[in-house]
Amino acid sequence: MARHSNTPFVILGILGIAPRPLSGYDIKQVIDGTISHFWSESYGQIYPVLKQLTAEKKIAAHAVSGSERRKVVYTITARGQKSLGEWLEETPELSPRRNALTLKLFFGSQTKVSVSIRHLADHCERFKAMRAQYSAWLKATAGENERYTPYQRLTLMEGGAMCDAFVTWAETSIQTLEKLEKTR
Amino acid sequence: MARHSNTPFVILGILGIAPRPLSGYDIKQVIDGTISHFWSESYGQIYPVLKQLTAEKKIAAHAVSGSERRKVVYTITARGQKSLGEWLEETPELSPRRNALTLKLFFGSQTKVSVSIRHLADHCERFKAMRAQYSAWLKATAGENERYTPYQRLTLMEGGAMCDAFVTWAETSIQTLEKLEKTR
DNA sequence: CAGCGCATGTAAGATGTTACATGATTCA
DNA sequence: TGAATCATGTAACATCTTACATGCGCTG
Repeated sequence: MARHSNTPFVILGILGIAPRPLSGYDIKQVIDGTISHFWSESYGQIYPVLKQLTAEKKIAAHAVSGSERRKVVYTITARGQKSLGEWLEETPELSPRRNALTLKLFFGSQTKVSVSIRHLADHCERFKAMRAQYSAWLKATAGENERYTPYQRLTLMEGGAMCDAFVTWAETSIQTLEKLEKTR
Repeated sequence: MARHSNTPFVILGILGIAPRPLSGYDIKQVIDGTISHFWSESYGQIYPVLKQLTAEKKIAAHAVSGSERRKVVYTITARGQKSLGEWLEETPELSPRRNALTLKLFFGSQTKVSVSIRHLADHCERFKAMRAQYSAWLKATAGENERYTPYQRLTLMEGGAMCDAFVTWAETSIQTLEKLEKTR
């Protein structure tokens, strides 16, 4: 949980834009529902980090009282906003790519051509489905500038653009490999 | 080092296409020089896995004798080729995207617009440089079908296509944010 | 009353990087 | 002879996922 982990800042960022205090469970829901296309966190990360951020006074815990189930919700503090602001200013690292499809494709000469074609076609279908999802999200959030900031829409566009580029490349690659298969 | 790690197969794959036996050091060189754009491994991974693969008889160790420094080189065995073949046939997983730039951009409403623009411009430059590198590699490997398989060239094209798409998206996004900045 | 969603949490293990230790050889 | 490169390895640490344990409240 040292210098490198982005988990604390994901939590601070989500609490910063949330219209109401959120529980650990809520935060996980937001991550899975809204930013899952470029980020993920598990409960095994979230709950310990919530405790840590509370100890650092970057978030404040509020026990939900009344007849409800045991539940704690969190809000971001001024100190937390400062910490988040500093992190946002730091130049983000180039995300290391570790791509299982590309890896297998690279070693394609050591298996049948049809295997590589199958992997490409399979990934292609999945990226087309993802593309459709991005388009649907973009359509759904159009004009709703209060709930969805322009920044959030930019990340959706990035996802869409990457899907498109991948699909184009994959389809071309399949054709290249089909020609290769015939010349054998 | 269980079911999920791809490290053993990276090593098997590299030994499978290498024209000569390779040492752990050599393997690291190949990874850093040839597949670093979509995969990385550290010595802390490589040396233990080499021992493990030797124990499983998927690779064979050969002590380099003579007046040379202490050095062991490895070759892939029939068992190793079988293992690699099985892995290559398995459908690769969709690589999880964990993108620090997109993450910061998503929270852009919590900092100055200029900060997001700076991050985008910075990344844009880096991707342009990477694009130039891919183009140079593609030019250098053109026609050399013996040393560079068509598969290896496809992975370079993927890298180039992704860079292009990123740069296009980033430049558009910068313009969007500059307009946003003016209307404030 | 069964099952699902809400809610919190931990332990174990997988995976990986970084830093360090060690020493040979090569070349300027 | 000093620096760079070749070469092997490990210990410590950081990060993250998975599986499990627990239990409430609502709904069919």
